[in-house]
Amino acid sequence: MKSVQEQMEIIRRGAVEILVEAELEAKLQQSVETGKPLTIKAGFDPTAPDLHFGHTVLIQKLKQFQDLGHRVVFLIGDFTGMIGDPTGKNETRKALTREDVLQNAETYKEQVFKILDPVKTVIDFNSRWMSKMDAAGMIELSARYTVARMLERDDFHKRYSGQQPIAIHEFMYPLVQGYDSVALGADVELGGTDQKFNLLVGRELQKQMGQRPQSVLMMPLLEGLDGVNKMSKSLNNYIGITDPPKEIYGKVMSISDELMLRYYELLSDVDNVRLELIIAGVQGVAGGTHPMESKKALALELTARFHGIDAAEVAADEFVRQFKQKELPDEIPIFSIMADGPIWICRLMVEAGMVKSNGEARRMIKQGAVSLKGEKISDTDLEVSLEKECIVQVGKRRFARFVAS
RNA sequence: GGAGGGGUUCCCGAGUGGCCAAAGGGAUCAGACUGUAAAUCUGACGGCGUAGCCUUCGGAGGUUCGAAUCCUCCCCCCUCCA
Repeated sequence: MKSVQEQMEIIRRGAVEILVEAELEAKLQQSVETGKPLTIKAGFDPTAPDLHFGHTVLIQKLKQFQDLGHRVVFLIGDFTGMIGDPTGKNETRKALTREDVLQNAETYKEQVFKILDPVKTVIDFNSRWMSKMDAAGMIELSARYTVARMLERDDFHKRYSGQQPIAIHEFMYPLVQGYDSVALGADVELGGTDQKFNLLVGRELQKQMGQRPQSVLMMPLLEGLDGVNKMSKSLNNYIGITDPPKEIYGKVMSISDELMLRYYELLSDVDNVRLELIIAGVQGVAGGTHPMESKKALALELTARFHGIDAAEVAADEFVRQFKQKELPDEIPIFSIMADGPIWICRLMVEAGMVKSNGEARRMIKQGAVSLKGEKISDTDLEVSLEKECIVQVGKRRFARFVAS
């Protein structure tokens, strides 16, 4: 087992805040001395998981704890899911059936076990203890926290002072999440920065029920491909963990150097020593790793994580051929065109969906972005005869192969 | 219920009767440069087989030779007061 200092160094990487660091160190110290691992908890929504890299930041941190020899509990909040975390969006969340929950749990496992060790990970459901709690238990639990403190939570506070309704049951969400920590005897709970309040309720409840309060570790929201906004589906700046290998590899290669460092910090298994070399490389310090090599390594690592090393290497080769040596990629979409004579080049491009309109096609040609059979073209009125197949390229990454039919 | 301010092309945002397919910025795309990036520079950015025509400025009508701009009604958003 690693020393407390070594462990802390790994744990601190990428974390926004740790409450309270000294406490956590003491726990680690004890763990080192007794050889008893700490229990690390992280809660997840039971709604249909369609994870992108942003979600894996937390899972990656769990992985680090796991590698350090601690006990990771992946808690699916199927009971809390019935409440719905009060976001103030006044959307009533529909209750999930037992089947839904189990099926989502399966999908979680499938995706999450690409990172976590399936053998070492404990998957639990908070309905296991919550569904057994009776009304008296609920009342007892709610007696542990005051309305005033509840209203400290930012969104509750805003809604209250803004005269927006807050249903009583919404107060149960933080309480139940906190109680989960009691039920699990959690030593550490991980969460996003937006979870701070809920995580702290866990500490409070544990303290009141005679447990040593959990340490709380908050991870940041991952920036999306644009490097500015948080990664999200709706902004279309995400890398999905079910994206095909080429896609993942290409997307990682397209990020800026700065963002690359962030992704290294939060997503990669690369250790802190190598990370320093990579940072040095980006800063242009002698002896650092060349940024391009670093980026390739990251793209390979992350692609391999979800598709295996073989598929990742194929994606890497393809990438080099297409962009560095400017060769054609292996797979080019093929379009068969009914043709009884020459066809206008712009029409071909539109047909293949390479451009949105004839006008755009003309523009691309004028800008020298279009090549036909490897030759740049400049004539917007060009007629192409499809006697043999011909390949059209627009810009760097749009290809189409046309065949007469 | 009362008073006021708005809705413009993907987004923000200028535009108060012709010079408006509509400034400027962002995003995007392309070209150059490079390390595949970033930054920078250049260009494009409603549609049409395109020096002309067609469709767009919340919606529907109207005034006018001519409307994003003026009038009428309607829809939606925001602010202040009660």
